[in-house]
Amino acid sequence: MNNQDESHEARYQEIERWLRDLVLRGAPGDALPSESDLAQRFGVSRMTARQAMQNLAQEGLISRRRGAGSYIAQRPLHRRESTLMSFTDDMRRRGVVASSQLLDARLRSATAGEIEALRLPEASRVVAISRIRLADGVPLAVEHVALPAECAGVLAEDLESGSLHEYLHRRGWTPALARSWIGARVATPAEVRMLDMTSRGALLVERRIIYDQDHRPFEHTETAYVAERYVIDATFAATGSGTLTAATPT
Amino acid sequence: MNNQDESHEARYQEIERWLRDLVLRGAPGDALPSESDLAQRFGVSRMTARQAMQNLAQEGLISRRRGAGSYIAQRPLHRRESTLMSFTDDMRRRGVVASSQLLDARLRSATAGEIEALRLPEASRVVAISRIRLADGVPLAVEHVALPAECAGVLAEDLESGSLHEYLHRRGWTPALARSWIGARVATPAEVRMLDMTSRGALLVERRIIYDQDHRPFEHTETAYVAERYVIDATFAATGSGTLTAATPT
DNA sequence: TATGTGAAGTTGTCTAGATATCTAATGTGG
DNA sequence: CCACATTAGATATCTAGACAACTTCACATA
Repeated sequence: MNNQDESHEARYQEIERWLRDLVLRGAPGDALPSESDLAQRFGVSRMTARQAMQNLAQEGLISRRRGAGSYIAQRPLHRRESTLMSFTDDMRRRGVVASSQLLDARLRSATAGEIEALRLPEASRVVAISRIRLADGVPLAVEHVALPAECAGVLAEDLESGSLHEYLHRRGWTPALARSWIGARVATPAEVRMLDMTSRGALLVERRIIYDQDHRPFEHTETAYVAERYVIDATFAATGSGTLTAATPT
Repeated sequence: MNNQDESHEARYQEIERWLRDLVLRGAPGDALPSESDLAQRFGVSRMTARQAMQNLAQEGLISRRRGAGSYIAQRPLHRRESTLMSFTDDMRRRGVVASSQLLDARLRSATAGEIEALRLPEASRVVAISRIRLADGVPLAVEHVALPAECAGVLAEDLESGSLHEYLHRRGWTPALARSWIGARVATPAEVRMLDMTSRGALLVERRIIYDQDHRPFEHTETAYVAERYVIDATFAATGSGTLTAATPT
């Protein structure tokens, strides 16, 4: 009836923590207690124990098979590390020195796409920054960033060697979520020249919108990577729910 | 959870479908029925209605705020993030009909890349399948699949309209994890012809290795999408819901 | 030996409630 | 007009069950 102790933590969260520890200590494939087991052990109803397990399955930490039981996932995914990375962080992580070559940085009218992406009023102005991105001195991509006009202060910053995201973070804009679209196109002659390409090769284009904690967009970026010099690496769990029996008819 | 058994759909799935339609027709920010509303409307208990909403919230389609209600998400997100999806599922989610045109299907010697990807002994043979993938009848991509020779039985299957993954699942190969590399290149003249392109445009190339529960690779696929007709969506939480990193080819 | 049957155990789905906690809107007093 | 208390309504958590669907394994049978 009561049960909402002085403790601020929900019962299922307590069970979750307990299971996390079990996963950490155990080996992939090890069997976990059943829902009924957990319910009895913690003195809760099965539905409560179930919620704990489902949350972990959601995270990919455990795998559940109807009729068979719940097991430690083969490759427990630890979702702590941020996957949203700035170019500078990206390069640093790979042991490459990132630098930039500023092409343009000014306040200008927003394009229709930027207005929609950043949810700005009609005919707004944005801070537009265009840079060539280099890795160990080799041109890797051309990047076009658009920020709300409030960020105009960034124009006074060093955009060739400094990190744009570090400045934004200092100003209170912290990335919480990003949406990306990844596509490709053939380089224009101007891009071939800027990026030191040998011919009109392919560009890997990433269009990205970054949101803050309140789900407000504050950065729109289009980065066109030289495909021969850059590959995106992605690892996907089979199912978001962690249930390995999910249907994948092809 | 997701069984192909269309005869019996769970109640919460029915509610989910109904809500999906609502989201599709409504505008971002629009309020959705409350859990109690739904429960009454569909004649189910509140917990069942709740499950439907939670699933959609998980997908990022709706946003729920305790005390306030549930709303259509600002940007209904399409779930490609951190989810391994078959071509057919992918297309269905995008609302188009998927089909295939078989180019080749036979047993042949594995390439060096396939031997490494599938961890095969030297000079192994693989089942190689090449198909044109169509969306609503329009060529979208050319796909080259390589499977271990044990899967030779798949050659007897209907690869134009049948389900490769369904067959593999029956044979005990269930996808648990996938690694992808996403790059780009310019189409060859042969590809321009096969894919009904107007010129030598860009292709978005995804190379993918699928692993089973025991982390053994069992499928190597290279899919080259016509960039003008296909874009990859990705959403990343800063808390980390999927891993997407980039690498420069050496 | 091979096969099939059945029981036990597990997760999936669902019920019909309950209390707790939070949000947003309303109303009231200064 | 503003600040604060109230309140209706929403989600969050939880209960104590139920039956269905599925997996596994022991056991009996051909």
